[in-house]
Amino acid sequence: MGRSPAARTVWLQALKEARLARGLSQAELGAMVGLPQSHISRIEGGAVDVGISALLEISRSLGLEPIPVPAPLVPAVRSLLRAGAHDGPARPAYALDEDDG
Amino acid sequence: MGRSPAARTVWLQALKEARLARGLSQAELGAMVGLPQSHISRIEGGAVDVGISALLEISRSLGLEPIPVPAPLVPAVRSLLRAGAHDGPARPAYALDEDDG
DNA sequence: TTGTTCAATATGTATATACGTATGAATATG
DNA sequence: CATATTCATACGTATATACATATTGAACAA
Repeated sequence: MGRSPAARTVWLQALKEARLARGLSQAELGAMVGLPQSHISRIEGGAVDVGISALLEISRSLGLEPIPVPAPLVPAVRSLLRAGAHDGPARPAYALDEDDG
Repeated sequence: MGRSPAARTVWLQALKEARLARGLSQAELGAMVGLPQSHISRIEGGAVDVGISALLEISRSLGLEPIPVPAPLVPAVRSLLRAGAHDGPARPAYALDEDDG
């Protein structure tokens, strides 16, 4: 398989949570991106080292854009994400100054 | 091969630029992440649909952490990156854009 | 120019594995 | 019981990856 299973676990978990948050089944998500349900299952289960193209399509279908962040800026980006991390549908980006509970 | 070559082209190009910006050869980068130079070559050339684990290791070795960003927060993250991109390479790599047409 | 050497990148080929198809297990509902 | 829904797994095939070799390009000499 791949090289470092643990390294991608976080990412895969994020995808699974995003899918569930949208109330999608593996089959529905698969249909959206043109992948069989079985493959979604293996990807989420960490059973395969998924290719970047499938990963990008799945991520974007779930409203998650993978962005390469320079290491020194990672903490800043993470706190920005935490501040805007509400799992409702489409929180506008310009409402960032609002405080969350 | 994979599904949408153009969709990942931007990302691969970002990695290549990051590598060159650090003055690394394909062989040196390969040694850092435990991949043969030949594979780095095919990855950068878009000849293969690279697996997420290799992609993560390469990205991180180059000081780039791929983070899944919710779509509504993408503009905010991008501007944050732009603002903090003073010590990085001249033309920064984080210009992931749209899919192939 | 032609030839040589070195460094970086590309390519041929064999093998491990990701991916597609079909199926199975588990759960729910009538 | 049957049928539907959701997720997991076995098997065959396509391909990502590893190893070895070839090609490219720059620099230098005759």
